[in-house]
Amino acid sequence: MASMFPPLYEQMDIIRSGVHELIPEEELAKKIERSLRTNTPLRIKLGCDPSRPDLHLGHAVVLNKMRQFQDLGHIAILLIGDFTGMIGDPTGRSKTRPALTLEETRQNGQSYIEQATRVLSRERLQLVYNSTWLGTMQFADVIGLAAKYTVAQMLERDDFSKRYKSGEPISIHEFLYPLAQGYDSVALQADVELGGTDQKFNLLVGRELQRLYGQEPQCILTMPILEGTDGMEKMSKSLGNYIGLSDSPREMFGKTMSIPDTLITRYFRYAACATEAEVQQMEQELHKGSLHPREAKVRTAKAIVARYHGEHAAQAAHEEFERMFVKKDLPDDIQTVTLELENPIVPIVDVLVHTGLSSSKSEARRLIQGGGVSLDGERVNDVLLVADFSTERLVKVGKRRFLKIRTV
RNA sequence: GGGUAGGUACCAGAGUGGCCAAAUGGGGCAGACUGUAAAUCUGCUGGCAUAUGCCUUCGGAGGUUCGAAUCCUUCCCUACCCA
Repeated sequence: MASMFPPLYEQMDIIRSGVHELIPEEELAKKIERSLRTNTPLRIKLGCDPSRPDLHLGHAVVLNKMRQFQDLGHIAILLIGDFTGMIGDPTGRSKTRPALTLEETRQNGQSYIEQATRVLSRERLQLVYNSTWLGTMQFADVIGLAAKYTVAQMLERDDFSKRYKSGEPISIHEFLYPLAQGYDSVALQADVELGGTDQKFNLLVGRELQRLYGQEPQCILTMPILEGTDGMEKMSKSLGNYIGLSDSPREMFGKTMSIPDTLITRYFRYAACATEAEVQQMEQELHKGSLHPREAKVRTAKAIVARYHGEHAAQAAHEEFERMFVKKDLPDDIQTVTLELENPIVPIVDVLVHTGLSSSKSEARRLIQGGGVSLDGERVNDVLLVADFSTERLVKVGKRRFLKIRTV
């Protein structure tokens, strides 16, 4: 009987593409061989943190890899770390994250899944929650788990040793996180675990624990961490340098256009999911100078938008972008806000605050003093300006915040 | 349990009785330039107030003083060393 899976070499080629590290490759080949022989799909694990349910292109890098496994016929196991989310992980010196209730983690898990399935197929997708097994452990079990690892082993992790050396605090329970995460692999009997390169240590702990619990160790596969739109830090919502999977086409396009040149091909490869050949071609053209960086970015931005919103939306986003920023026209769908006022003649500063364009009056004044506010296309120079809003007026703050304002 | 060094705005980090809403750097915001790139330059970066004015802020609480981020008491927190 013919196998339902593609042949080994083909699978390995696909799996290897774009990965940062695959440890160990031979073991994966063996697993795949066996999977072909026994016609059994591999179990691919990916852990998610439900305390941050907003997914962005950085998460998508790993999800894309997961999707490839699905397409090869394997099972994607999306692990929602609801138990760990309940405890709250105080990484570094950041204040202990507010511990979420089980209900909240479940809710976040749901929204996580919703977004993840923009990339993942719903077929061959399995959802699991680690509270299922971690929540029922006895303290003796926890100690038993902790006994399998040493402090020295824990300090091999880069951020632990750095913090240790520089005298920053490390809570004991932070040591338990890698163990808990590793134990998830034991509970799931994972064949492969995916993660960003920053997860390498944790993934390896899983591998080691599986071995200690008498299982065949999982292979680990790490994907590069995508830099945010600032080009410096890794993409993250809290740093505000992210492109969200649920961002509108316009936002996606615009944010992509604002990335530094050095990141273009990286985004093309990992965010736009271009093929290796396409990426190389772009690199060459950029190098030769036959392709202007801006055009390369447009190509990338269109590909990204098309991936999440379709070709049509990508085209529209591009056109809109050209109109707004090249021709300096207005966007075509400016939001209108209606203020309920007895007297439509009000200080501009108040309007900025009431509409949320500014968070305080002081800030509003600063914006005006800095020349960043305009009314119906004319720069506002006077902080004390009192304007008549009895007719609809267009307020612009900075380059991209527009609002039509009228009163009742 | 003992000792030492610390806890300052988004972050790092000065300041050790009034000139401190608090140096400097980073980040952020706005402006010029541009390709919503980089680099560069300029301004701003606690809140309120139509002026030099007021209010809140330097781990928490209390106190000394005309006046405290700065001095005292006490509590909390962190690291390091010793046990």
